[in-house]
Amino acid sequence: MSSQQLKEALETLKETGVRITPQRHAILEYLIDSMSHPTADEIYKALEGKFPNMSVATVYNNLRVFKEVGLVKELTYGDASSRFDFVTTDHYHVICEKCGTIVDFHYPGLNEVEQLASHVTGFKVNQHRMEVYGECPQCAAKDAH
Amino acid sequence: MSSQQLKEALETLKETGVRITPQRHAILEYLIDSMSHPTADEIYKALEGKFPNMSVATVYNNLRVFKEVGLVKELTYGDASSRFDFVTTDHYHVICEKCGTIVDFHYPGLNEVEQLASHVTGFKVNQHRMEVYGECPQCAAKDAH
DNA sequence: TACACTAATTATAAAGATTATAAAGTAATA
DNA sequence: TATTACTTTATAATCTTTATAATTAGTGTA
Repeated sequence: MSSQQLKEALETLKETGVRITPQRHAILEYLIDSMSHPTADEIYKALEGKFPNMSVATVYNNLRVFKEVGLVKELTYGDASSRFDFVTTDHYHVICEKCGTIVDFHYPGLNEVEQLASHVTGFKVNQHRMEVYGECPQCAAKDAH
Repeated sequence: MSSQQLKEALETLKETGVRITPQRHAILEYLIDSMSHPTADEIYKALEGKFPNMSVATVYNNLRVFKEVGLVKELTYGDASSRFDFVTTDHYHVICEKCGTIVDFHYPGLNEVEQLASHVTGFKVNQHRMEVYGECPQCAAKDAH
């Protein structure tokens, strides 16, 4: 099933006229298979074995390309590096403020909010971002000691 | 009315045991009066006249303190600097993907989503973040040429 | 399959934002 | 007013991300 996602992603690249290089293939594959939300540097390190000469710039460049094509979303927080998420179905993230763990959860999509925002501000709305913050069960357990 | 907000903010600091220094006073005042979403550097530059010796670190330190106390929210994007928003009533932001303009809009608050997230993931939920992205009327007009 | 064209990668440096550190200063409290 | 702990300042360091130029490699076409 993840190979199916990869296939579709590569198809998207072809359709958009974006060249498929081994590096791009590997980055996409890693994003899909890892099932996590890695930073650019984590991706870089994970692929060092396969591509000993790959540059960090390549990772950043390609993540930007993937973002432009809509295959990937960037999750930004204040302090640390951005994290990157392969776009599948509509889902949102809960983030632990203590340890940084990110967990996915599904929700119908907030079209209402987009519509209201558009109506009130006159913006042509494209997308939205929504995240929930709190404390994960593990950290909560630790706190209770 | 903004002086009322300032008064309450200072009260919050007192209650939390956070010292009220002239720099903190000025940063809060600027955040409230400017009615915008300034970066740390913008705040720093805006207060240069009043505090010629103030360090950028002071601005960052205090914004962190204000965040911890809940007076301020940090808005982060991938590339550029974070922006800081004085917390008032529940409102959200629409952000222009072309020029970066940020416009506020009000919406009831997404408690449902928080509850669902908490229920599904077992997290103890504290807050959420939600932003809408699109194109502002000005940029849309330019595009139409 | 080989060629040509264009885009992508690499290596490196640079920029920019944020944090760490240590010394000096200052608010709060008794 | 003296003390103590917290803040500020000044500076340097760190870390993430982007820019640049030269080299390399995809992709479509003959």
